[in-house]
Amino acid sequence: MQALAELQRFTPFKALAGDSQTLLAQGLVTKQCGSADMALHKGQPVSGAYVVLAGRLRVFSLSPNGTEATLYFIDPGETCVLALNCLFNDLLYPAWVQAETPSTIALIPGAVYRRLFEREPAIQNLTVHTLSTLVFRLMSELELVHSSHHKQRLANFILMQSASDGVLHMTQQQLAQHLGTTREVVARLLQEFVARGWVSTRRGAIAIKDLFGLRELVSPGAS
Amino acid sequence: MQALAELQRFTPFKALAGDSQTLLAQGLVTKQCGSADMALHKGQPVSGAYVVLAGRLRVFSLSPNGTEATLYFIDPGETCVLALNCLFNDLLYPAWVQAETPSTIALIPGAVYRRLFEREPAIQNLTVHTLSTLVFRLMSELELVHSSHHKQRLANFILMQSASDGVLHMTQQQLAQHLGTTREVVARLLQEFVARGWVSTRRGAIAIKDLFGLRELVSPGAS
DNA sequence: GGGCTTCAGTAGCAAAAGCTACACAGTGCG
DNA sequence: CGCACTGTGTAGCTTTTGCTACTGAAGCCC
Repeated sequence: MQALAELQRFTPFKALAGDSQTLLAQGLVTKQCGSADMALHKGQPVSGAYVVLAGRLRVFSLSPNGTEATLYFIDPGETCVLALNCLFNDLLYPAWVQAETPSTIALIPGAVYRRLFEREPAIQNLTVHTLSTLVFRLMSELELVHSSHHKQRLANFILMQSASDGVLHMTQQQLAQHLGTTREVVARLLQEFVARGWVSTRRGAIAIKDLFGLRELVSPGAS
Repeated sequence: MQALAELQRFTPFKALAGDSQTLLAQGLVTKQCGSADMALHKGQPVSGAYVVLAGRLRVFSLSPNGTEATLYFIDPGETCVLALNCLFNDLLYPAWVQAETPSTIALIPGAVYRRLFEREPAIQNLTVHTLSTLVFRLMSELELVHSSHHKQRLANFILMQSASDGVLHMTQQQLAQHLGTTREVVARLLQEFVARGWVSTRRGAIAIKDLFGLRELVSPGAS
């Protein structure tokens, strides 16, 4: 099957025993998401484990007043841990998931995943490791949120998310949404960054000019 | 052994196979913490899994500018998940842990815990479940932080942490630390709550007078 | 009771963030 | 070219939060 072959490009699924492979193949479904499609809604019951095969998903929370904030991204080969979480605890999904770019997602039904978990050490490790990673990301995010101003968070976001050429292709509106703030705040802060010669802005993108200036702002003294 | 007996009061450790019991008994260490003692420092390497036997631990993060914020609490029978997390990923501990009340902690060495994890389904489930719970708590906390003002967070904290008689025994300074803000802000907000007849304040404690008023503030319209 | 420490209540000011509003630049299209 | 649409740069104002400082009240020890 096509989907199974795709899935087996990624480590933990390569090493499964023969009958586990069959089990996996039986229930596997793939799902295509166009850019900006919602993959999962908040409050939706979770039917299985999600593994991203291609593209990129964005997990974010949406507050009553309309501001959203990105929690983290899921890249190919990674699984959506929140879904795992819900799977093992019978919870409703606690956030929103949207495709950043057109994406392909493999969906392993809950029952199948649980059986795999019982018998395959590789899946056990994958599960624990994935959960751990998420915990770590959330901790970092949480620490970041209440230990720093928007100024620092913006600098950090630019540093972390810019492509290897130091350019971040994103409108200020999107940037504001990722940080859970408004466009004006982003514009004001960027204006200051530009004045200091740290970045340059143009329509739809931001280019880093002084990496160390930004770094110094994010973690002062850590040179 | 005393410590083992203590540990076995809690579910997953009751159901272990005989040889697992022996394994567990070999490496088990207990640790006493007085009130406000630090159980774990940030950046400290983690030597094993922590299970709280008695008392209560507080996990919090500390930002460069000195403000701290409570991430969550660990009650008897629960394990410190962050420690588990570090254990499986060889990470340094990412936060601080302090005893809220005098506490007893059982420490299961890393190697022992990993072997238990491999062979005991009960421990596997415990691990996954504990991690999941933490993920959920962190998600909620993160959502709360950036979707609501201090006013709402304070109301929420009072509702969640007050004893069954509706009284929260805590100074305003401590309250401010839990929320990652300052005493003045807490005092100002409480003043407003008092004016609306929602709570009454006295030295070292806050008493809830109008549960529904507070609830309405936390989640408007949810009656 | 007197003196000390801790906690609570207030005030005033400065910084940060959010909201509304508008002018202008860039892009695409007929 | 003119037009519409989207993204950016500003401005002014309000609310929230943070910081400094002082006063008074509650509890504790001698």
